[in-house]
Amino acid sequence: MSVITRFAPSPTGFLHIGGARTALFNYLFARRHGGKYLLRIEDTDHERSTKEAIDAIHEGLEWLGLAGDGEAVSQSARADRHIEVAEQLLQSGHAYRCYLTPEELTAMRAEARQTGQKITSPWRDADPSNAPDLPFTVRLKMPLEGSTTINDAVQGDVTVQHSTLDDLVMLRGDGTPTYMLAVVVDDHDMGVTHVIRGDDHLNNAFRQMKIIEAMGWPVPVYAHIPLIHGADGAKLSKRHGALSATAYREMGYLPEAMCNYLLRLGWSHGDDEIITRDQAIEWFDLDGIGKSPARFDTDKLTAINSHYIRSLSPEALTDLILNGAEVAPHITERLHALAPAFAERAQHLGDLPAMAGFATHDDIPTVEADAQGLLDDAACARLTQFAADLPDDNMTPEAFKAFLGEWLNTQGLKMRDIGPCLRAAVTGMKQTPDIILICASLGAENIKRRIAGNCKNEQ
RNA sequence: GACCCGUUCGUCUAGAGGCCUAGGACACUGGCCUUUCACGCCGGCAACACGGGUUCGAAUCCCGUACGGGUCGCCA
Repeated sequence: MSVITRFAPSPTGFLHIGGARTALFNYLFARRHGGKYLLRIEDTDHERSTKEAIDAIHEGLEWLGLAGDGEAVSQSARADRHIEVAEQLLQSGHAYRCYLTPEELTAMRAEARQTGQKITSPWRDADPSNAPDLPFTVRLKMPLEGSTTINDAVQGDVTVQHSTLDDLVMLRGDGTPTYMLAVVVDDHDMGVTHVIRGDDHLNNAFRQMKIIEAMGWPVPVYAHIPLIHGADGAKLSKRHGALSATAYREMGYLPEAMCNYLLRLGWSHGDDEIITRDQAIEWFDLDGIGKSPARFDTDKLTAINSHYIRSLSPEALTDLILNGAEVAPHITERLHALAPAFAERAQHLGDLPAMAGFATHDDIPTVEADAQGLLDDAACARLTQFAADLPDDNMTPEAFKAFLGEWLNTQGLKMRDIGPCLRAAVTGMKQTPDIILICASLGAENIKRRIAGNCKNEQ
C-alpha cells in the first residue's frame, strides 16, 4: 500500500507557522515512503473562507517548497458527495434528523455543562413520522456504551468512553456538510492513508472514526502532532510568533532555514541540527516526533538562518546584495569576491545590501556617524601619506597585505594605527569584513579617491 | 466543569532500567584569534516538576499530586 498524506488548511487566514510545520511533516512522510502528498482546502465554512486566504496559503507553501502533488482539492466543490454519504448513513440507520433549534441547543448545552453530561437529542430515537416541517440537521448516532481506542502514531494509545461523545452534526440546517463529515469523506475518497495533523484534532478523531466505521471504510493511521506555542508558553497567537510564513520571507529568512527550524521543532534525529531537505526525507519518521508542545524561538531560527546564508554561493549572495540593481561587470566581480565575507556576518538577508552598499559603486561613500571619530586629523594625515605611497597597480589580497606590512614597518606604525581609519575612509563604516580583502577588491584608484574624498574636510 | 494529552538546562531536544557524576544545539557568558565586526576554537553557566511505589539498580516502568496544554459549535 502506498502512502498518501494530505495537508488540509482552512482558508480563514494566512499560512501560519503551525500549519507550515504540519505541511512539512506530511510532505516529508510522503516523500520518505515514495507516496503522495496532497493539498486540500477546507472551505466548508463559506462565511469565513476567502480567496485571499487561499492565495496566501499557496504562496506560503510554494515559498517553503511544500506545494502539494497535483491540483489542490477544494472541499466545497465536493459538497454533493458529502451529502450523498450523509443520506446513505441516514438510510442505514446510522444517522438521524434532528429538529432541535439553536436556542434549544444553547439551553441544553448550558445544562449539560452543569451536570457534566453530554447533550442528547430527543430526535435520536423519535418516530420520523412525528417530524415537524422545520429545518433539520443530520446527526450521526454515537454508540452509547463502550469505548474507542486510537493507536496514534505520536500520542500512543488513547482511549475515550463513548458516553462522552455527542452525536456530531454532519449536515447543517441549510443542508450543507460540516467539516467533520467532509474530512472523513474526502480523506477516504482521496485514499489518504496517514492523517498527520495538529493535536487539537485528536478529540475529533474519535468522532470521525465513527463515521468511517459506519461507512465500513478503512481507518487511516493517525499522527497528532503537538501544537507550537509562543515564546511565553501560551498558545501561538498573532501577538507572538504566529505571523504568516511569508512574513518571515519579508524579514529575510531563507525557506531552507525555516523548514530546518520547523523540522527540529518537535522532531529530532539524534543530535542533528542542520538537516537538508534530502536528509530530512531520508530520516523523517513518526517515531521521532515528540509528545509535548514546543515553543517558537526566534533566536534559534535566526541562528539557523545565518548558517544557511553562509552556505549560499557568491553568485546568489551577489544577487541578494544587488537586489535587482544593474551594475557594471567589474562591480559584480568585486561582489563575488567579497560576498562570502559579508555572508559570514549576516543574520537576515536584509543585512546583506546594508553592509555591502559601499562596494556596489565606485563613488566616495558617506562616512557614517559612528565612524566619523576614526577620521581625526592625525588619522587623515596617515591615510593621505598612505594613499600617496600606494602603487597604482591593483593587487591581490596577499600582495596588498604584504605591501601594507612593509609600509607600516617603514612608517613605524602598527596595523591598529591604519586599519580602523582606512576602513572608515574607504567604506564609510566602523565595522566591515577584513579591510585588506576590501581594499584589494576595490583597487588602488578607488582607495585613493575615497581617502582623498573623505579626508578633505579634516585636512 | 467534564474528557483527553503533556512535563529533562531559559528555549529546542538526546535519552526506550545500568553506557547519565544526564549529551548536543540556540541564548547567555569567560578566554583565544584579531585592524573592527563576524566566523572559528577552547571553557563556563544551567535540567530529569513533586511525592510515593516496583527493582540489586529509574530520567527511563506503575500510582497520585501540581502545573501546562487541548477539546467540549449547525467553526475548522
